Amino acid sequence: MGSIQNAEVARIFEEMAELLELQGANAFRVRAYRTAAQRIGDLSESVAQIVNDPDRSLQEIPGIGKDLAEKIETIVNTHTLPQLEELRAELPAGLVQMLRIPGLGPKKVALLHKELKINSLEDLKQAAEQGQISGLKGFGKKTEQSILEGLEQVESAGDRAYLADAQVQAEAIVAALAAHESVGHVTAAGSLRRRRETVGDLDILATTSDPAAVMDLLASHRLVTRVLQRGDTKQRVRLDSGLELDLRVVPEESYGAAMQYFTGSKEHNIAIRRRALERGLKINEYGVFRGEERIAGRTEEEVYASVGLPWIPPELRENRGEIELAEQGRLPKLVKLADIRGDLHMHTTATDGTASIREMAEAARARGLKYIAITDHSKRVTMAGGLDADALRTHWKEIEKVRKEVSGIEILKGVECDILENGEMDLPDEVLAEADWVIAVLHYGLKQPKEQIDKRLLNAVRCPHVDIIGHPTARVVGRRPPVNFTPEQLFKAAADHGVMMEINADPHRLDLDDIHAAAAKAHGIPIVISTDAHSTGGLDLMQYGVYQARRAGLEAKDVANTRTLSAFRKMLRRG
DNA sequence: GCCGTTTTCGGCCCGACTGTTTTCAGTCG
Repeated sequence: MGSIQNAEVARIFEEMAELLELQGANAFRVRAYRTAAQRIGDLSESVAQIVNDPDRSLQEIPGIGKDLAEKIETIVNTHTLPQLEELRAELPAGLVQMLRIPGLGPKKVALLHKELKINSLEDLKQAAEQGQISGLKGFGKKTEQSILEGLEQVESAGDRAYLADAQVQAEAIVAALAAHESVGHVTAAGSLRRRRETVGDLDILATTSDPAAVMDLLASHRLVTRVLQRGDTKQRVRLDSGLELDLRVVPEESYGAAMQYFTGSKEHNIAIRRRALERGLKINEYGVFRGEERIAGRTEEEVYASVGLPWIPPELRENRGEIELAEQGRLPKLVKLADIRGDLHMHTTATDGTASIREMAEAARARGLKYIAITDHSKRVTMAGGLDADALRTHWKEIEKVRKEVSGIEILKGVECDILENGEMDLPDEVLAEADWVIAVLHYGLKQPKEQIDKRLLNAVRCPHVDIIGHPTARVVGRRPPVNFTPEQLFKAAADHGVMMEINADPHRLDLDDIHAAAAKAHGIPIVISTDAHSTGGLDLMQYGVYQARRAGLEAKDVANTRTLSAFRKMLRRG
């Protein structure tokens, strides 16, 4: 039996929270499970490892007390939790699905279950169509109608959007609202501002002397298909992409407090408000108050200062220790896009790219880069026309030719070499030895058991010609889970052998993720942020990799491709 | 269920909007 992943423990606790909530359990008890699920999900170290270490205690983790520590041990040892099994036996799985319908929370779902014996989305649909629901206490015709609409919505499930897609839509709407004469500030807040890899909905904040006019403007925007709610200060709309957007209107003097509030995360805000309470203050979206008196709120800096903290970058606001760092004056000086000097992962027409070596080099130079590596696929990737030893050597000769023709940018001869299913590299050592830069990657056999994945990654790290592991977990955001591997083992070996780790900037990959990248940094491993561009336009994805690095708390010094080429070369194991 | 230089008991972030209500509960973020 393999050791259990933190994500699985987190999922069990999250389900416990949902089921307890449906059962009408104490809300703070429910919150305790949610908090624990979040903390465990955020942990870079595996809980299984802590359980197995006699010198460690799970209760070191904030939000884990005696009871939850015992439950985690049970989960680690048996891969299940008796209390969860009991709850599942009492509450049909369909009830949890019903919670996804907007407007239905645990109380209403529990009532539907109790009064109408509704156990599934199908039951719910039938009951709503037959008009049984509007007869219930607390339910009316409108609720019944919105349930029917919600059912359709859930069926055509609009998942969370990729950050890059959400950002395009947010920018279009922000620009449209900013053009209104009454508008002072307008900004996107929420998970978009925190640069999470996916975004559930958009939060836009505006100051204006004429809220009604701005809401009218939003309602008429080409991307908006429907107004879902509208009050004096808040409007919720649905976009044609399926994303929903909240517009909040606040007075100018509350702008900073509102930005802080609506940027979140929820967990970060709860911690900040708790600090405020300790100081006899109250923080809400309108400002910081001592009794009736507003003492701050125009800027975010004021809000943080009121609780004795410096301004905290949005990417760090997840209550993962950033408040403690801020308190100690140890917040990282996060890496910026402008710090990036080189891009070390890209493809050309030699394999599955759409541009030539020369076009990629010139496009990179136009973006201010000083060096790039051309890293086409190795032969295992037949679909992309991967290169064998001969083809690769020919390709490298071509790179040498372009080097002489294009000035102002250095071009490294690289390769993205597959780590085969059996753990061998896809190209012979003597070929890899001729490269300037070798990225080793997993593309196939991603469902292999943990032991085999670990073996493949370790073999690659031990191969003397490998410089970096590319998109190390091979996950695709929201589509394909990460490979089952042992992060501590990989990072320790990489640190020992001088192998770097990639943050792949493709918005669908963003791999390493923030948690793993922070763990790699803790091992002292240099991180390289690369676009994996397959076209000249693909070079613009660098921003998303930088966002992910910032969420991991990385500074420019932690990111190897912020160095000059000569300084970067000195960091390579090949010297 | 967690947590604690005021506490081991009694707190736990806070407000807007909707629908169904005559003053509020539930949901959401």
